[in-house]
Amino acid sequence: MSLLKDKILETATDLFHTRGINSTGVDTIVAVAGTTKMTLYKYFGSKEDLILQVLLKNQQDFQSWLSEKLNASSKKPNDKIQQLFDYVEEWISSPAFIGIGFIKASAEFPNEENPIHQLSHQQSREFRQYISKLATEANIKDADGLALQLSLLFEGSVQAEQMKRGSGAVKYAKKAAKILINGATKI
Amino acid sequence: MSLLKDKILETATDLFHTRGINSTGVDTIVAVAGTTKMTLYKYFGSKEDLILQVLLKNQQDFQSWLSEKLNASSKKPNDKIQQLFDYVEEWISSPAFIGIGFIKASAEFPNEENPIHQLSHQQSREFRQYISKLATEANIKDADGLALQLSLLFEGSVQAEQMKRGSGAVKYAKKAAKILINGATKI
DNA sequence: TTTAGAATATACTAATCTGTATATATTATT
DNA sequence: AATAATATATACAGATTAGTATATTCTAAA
Repeated sequence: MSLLKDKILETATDLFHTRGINSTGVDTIVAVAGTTKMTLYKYFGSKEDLILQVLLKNQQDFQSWLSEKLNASSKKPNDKIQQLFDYVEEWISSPAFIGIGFIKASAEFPNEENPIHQLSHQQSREFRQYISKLATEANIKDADGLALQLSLLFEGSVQAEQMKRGSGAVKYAKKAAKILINGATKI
Repeated sequence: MSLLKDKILETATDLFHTRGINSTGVDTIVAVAGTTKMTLYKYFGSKEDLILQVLLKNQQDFQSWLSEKLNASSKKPNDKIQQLFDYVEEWISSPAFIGIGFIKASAEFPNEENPIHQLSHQQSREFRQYISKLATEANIKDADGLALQLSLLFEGSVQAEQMKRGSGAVKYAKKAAKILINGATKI
C-alpha cells in the first residue's frame, strides 16, 4: 500500500467531483497531489484506469459505511429498511459528502460500451440489490419493486444535492420512503 | 429562423446525448451537421452559448409537449396530477427519448458558478414548480413537498433510463407516484 | 558505504481543443 | 446582369490533452 497512490486517488476523487471528470486533466491531478505524472502512471495504467479505481473506492467506502451503520443500529430487518434513509440523510448532509461517483460518471460516459459506463451501471445495480436484500429480509411483498423505487428516491436526492448543496431534498425523500415501505409491508 | 441553425442545434443535442457534452468537439458537430465552424460561430457565440441554447430548446420541447398532453387529457386538476407520470412514461419510453439535458449538464459542469450549471439548476427548479402548480390546483396538502418527491422520482427515472435503455424504472416510479399523490390528497 | 528501488524534474510527441482569418463560391434580390 | 448576403473551404494560432523518454535525486537496506 503506497501513500502516494492513496493521495492520488483522494485528489482525483475530489477534483472529479468539483470540476467534473473530463474537465480534470492528469496534469492537474498530479500538481494538486504534489507528485508527477511518472508516479501516477506507475500506479495507474491510464486515466481510465484511475477513474475506474476512484469509482470502486468511492462505492466501497459508501457501502461499507452504510452497512456498518445499519448493522450497528438494529438486528431487526424491519428496523433496518426503515432506517435506511436516516443514514442516507446523515451521509448526504455530512460536510464530507462528495456525491455518488456512478451517477456522474454515467452522465459523462453515456456510451454503454464504455468500461466506465459499465462499471457505473454495475454499481447502480449492486446498490439496488443491497436494498432489495434488506427488503426481502424485512418480509416485504415486492422487494425488487420497492428497492427500485427507493433507489430512484436515493439517486434523485443525490442528484438534487449535487445540483444545489443543502437542497434539503433528502428530507422529503425520507418521508416518501417511509410511505412506500409501509405500503409495501405485509400485514 | 435558419435551417442551418436548427440543424446544428439538433445535431449537437444528439451528440451531447450519445457522447457527452465535454467529449463532443465543435469540429465533430459541424462535420455531422454538414456545415463548417464559420457557420456555427455565426449563429452561436461560443460552444458554451451553443450548450445553453441546446438546454433551452430541449426543456421547451419537453415542457410544451407535456403541458399539451395534460391539458388535452382532462380539465380536472385531480386527473392532471394523476396522469403526470403516465405521460412521463410515454415520453421516456418513446424511441425519440434522449434524456433530460439539465441532469447531464449539471453533472458535467458541477461548479455552481458556471452558467451551464446555473441554467440546469433553474430548469430543474422550474419543472418542480410546474408540478407544484399542478398539485396546488389539485388541492393537495403540501404541494411543494409532493412536487419535490415527484421530481425525485422523475429525475431518478430519467437517470435510470440514461444508464440503461429500457430499464423499466419509470413503471415503478409511476406506482410510487400514485401512492404518494393519494397519500397527500385532502379528503 | 555501496547498492537498489522509488520518486522526481524536465522535456517531449502527437493529437485534440476552441476560436479566428482569409479568400472563394453560392444564392437570392434588384 | 449586377449587387449583397450567406455559406463554404482551408488554414492557422494557441492552448491543452494523454502518455512517454531520459536523466537525476532521494531513501532505505545490505
